Amino acid sequence: MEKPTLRQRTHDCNGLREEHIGEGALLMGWVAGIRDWGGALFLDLRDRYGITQVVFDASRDKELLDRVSSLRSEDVVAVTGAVSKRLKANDKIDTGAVEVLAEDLYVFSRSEVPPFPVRDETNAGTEIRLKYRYLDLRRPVMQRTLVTRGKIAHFVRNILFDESFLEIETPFMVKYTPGGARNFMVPSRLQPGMVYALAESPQIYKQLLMVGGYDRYYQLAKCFRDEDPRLDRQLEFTQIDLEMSFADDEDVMDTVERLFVRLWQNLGLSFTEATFPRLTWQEAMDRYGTDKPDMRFGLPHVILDDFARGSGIGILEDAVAQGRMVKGLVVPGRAAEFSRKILDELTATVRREEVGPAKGLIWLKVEGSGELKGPVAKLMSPEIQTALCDRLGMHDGDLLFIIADEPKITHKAMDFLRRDLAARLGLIGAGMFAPLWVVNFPMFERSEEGQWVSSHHPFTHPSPADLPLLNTPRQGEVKSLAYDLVINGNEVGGGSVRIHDPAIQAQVFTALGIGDEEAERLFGFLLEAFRYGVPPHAGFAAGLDRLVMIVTGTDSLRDVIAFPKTVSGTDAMTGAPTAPGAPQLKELGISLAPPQRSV
RNA sequence: GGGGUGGUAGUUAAGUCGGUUAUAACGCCGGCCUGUCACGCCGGAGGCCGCGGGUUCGAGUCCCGUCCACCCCGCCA
Repeated sequence: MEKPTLRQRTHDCNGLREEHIGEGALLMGWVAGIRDWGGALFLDLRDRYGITQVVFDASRDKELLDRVSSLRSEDVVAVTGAVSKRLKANDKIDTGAVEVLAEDLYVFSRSEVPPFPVRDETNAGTEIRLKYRYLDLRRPVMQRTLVTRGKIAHFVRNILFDESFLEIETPFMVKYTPGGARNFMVPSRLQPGMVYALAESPQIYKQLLMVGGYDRYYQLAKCFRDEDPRLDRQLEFTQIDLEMSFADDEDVMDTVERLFVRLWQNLGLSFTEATFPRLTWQEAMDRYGTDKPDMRFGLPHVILDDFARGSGIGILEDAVAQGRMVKGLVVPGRAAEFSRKILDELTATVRREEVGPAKGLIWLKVEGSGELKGPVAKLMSPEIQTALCDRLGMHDGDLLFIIADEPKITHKAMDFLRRDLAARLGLIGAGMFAPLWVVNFPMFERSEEGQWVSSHHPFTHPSPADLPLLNTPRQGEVKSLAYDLVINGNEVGGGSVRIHDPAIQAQVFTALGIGDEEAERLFGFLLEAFRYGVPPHAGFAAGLDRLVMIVTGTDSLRDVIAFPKTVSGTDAMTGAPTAPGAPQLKELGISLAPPQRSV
């Protein structure tokens, strides 16, 4: 047959159904598999839409059967034939009721033997998958993920367009500013010895767009941060970035909430709550030990400092006396499922470096009406035992865990314990999406050197009620008009009201130890812009990659990005980064340290 | 920057106390087979055991170094 083109293709590989029986079809795709029976041969033809079975029959065309028997996996072919009802349907594929009785075949290209099978069930390691990424991307599960990613991007654009947002691109190559994430640098040829930074976010540009009068801006913005990659972090990632003028925190949260509810609807999903619940940062820390709690299950923490004080348990009384924090967590009704072995395992877990490390884990089982069992129970009088049960509303069969440690460690270890227990007890239902706004974040935190630094960024508006505390000894108590959106324990995005009053901005810079001169040098252009009529504004940015992870239930960020980098920042397929040659360096006016590895 | 796990056939893994020809599954190649769909059956090929050094009569195995991948802490969203 002559080389066919797309115009002649009648269906994709998921297009044929019983209604097409008797019609002719011309399909194109990859050979996903061949089952050769000698007298007959079954060929699975695959494209990104699905799989269709093509049958070659010796009794119909022996010459064609001979030709097709030379085909191998991943060859690219076109096939013509008659759509026919299968003798026995295959309900695993959408086209399983029909097959194509082949009449002719055209081979577009041949494939070498692939290094791993192009199937969902591959157990190929990360390295080989990234090296042959184009084959990995051909796997249906990867294609489904990227299709979902494409849909999300499309829906977000549609929804924001409907809400009068305008998509505007901002530069990748920007002015280098210290602080926050480490920047990638791009040497300038035209300005020898000078560098651009790759934008870690469009933050300043989107605020300048507000000054420019574009009162509702958004962008699916690529961001670059030179920090160590993780399972859920890459050097390059994409943000759904937006900013609104004349808007306060409630306006932004309303808008973002509508965006997410509509996005979920478009994806055929739904949230556990019609309106997104809110917690203050302090409530989140007290009840869950983290600023991004997973709300798909309960098991809240209870602060037990007051109980610890008179508990009769020496280690708890000492802990409180030394300013440590005592937290409890009740597992209702399922104490019997926790053997001594499991409890010992949990104790070992909270002692691990990356979990706490907590000094220990106290557990108490409730038996009967208010009687406690456990290693420290005998230290508590019956009255205190009953009081504790009453206080926590515990009954027969409940299990209580207690950790007493430095506040930071108590929070961290109890957060881990809560999530571990939820998984252990099977409390997390499939297909659940539990949203949460966390609000009222601290404005500042202490750096390692003891300096005050912004929790969010220096343009975040302090809570108006806390303004008098700026540049006072109580500065650490200042909260900000910042908000984070959390879904299933993942920080999906965050934003804040921005400062548009130069006087407040000056106070915040002072609070951060940034002098007038330094502020002028770093952000002078922004401060100048604000002198020409700046609307009050506020915004939000969501991590698109993480959003796709949550929606598709993927556990690695690499699996929602077409061409991700390895954990050491290399591209396994292209070999980037590479060492430049001397002529390139000379042109750029820079010199480099010798590479630490061969390239 | 720190800690951990791993690297053996194309892929995924096993390999005991240091000992003869390094094993399996899938894939690949050849043969048989007309209703399979992870087809089946028979046969076969395929190895710098990551790399470099060391210990030893002898190293996939023990030691040192190094590179790569992955996971975690720091950092960061």
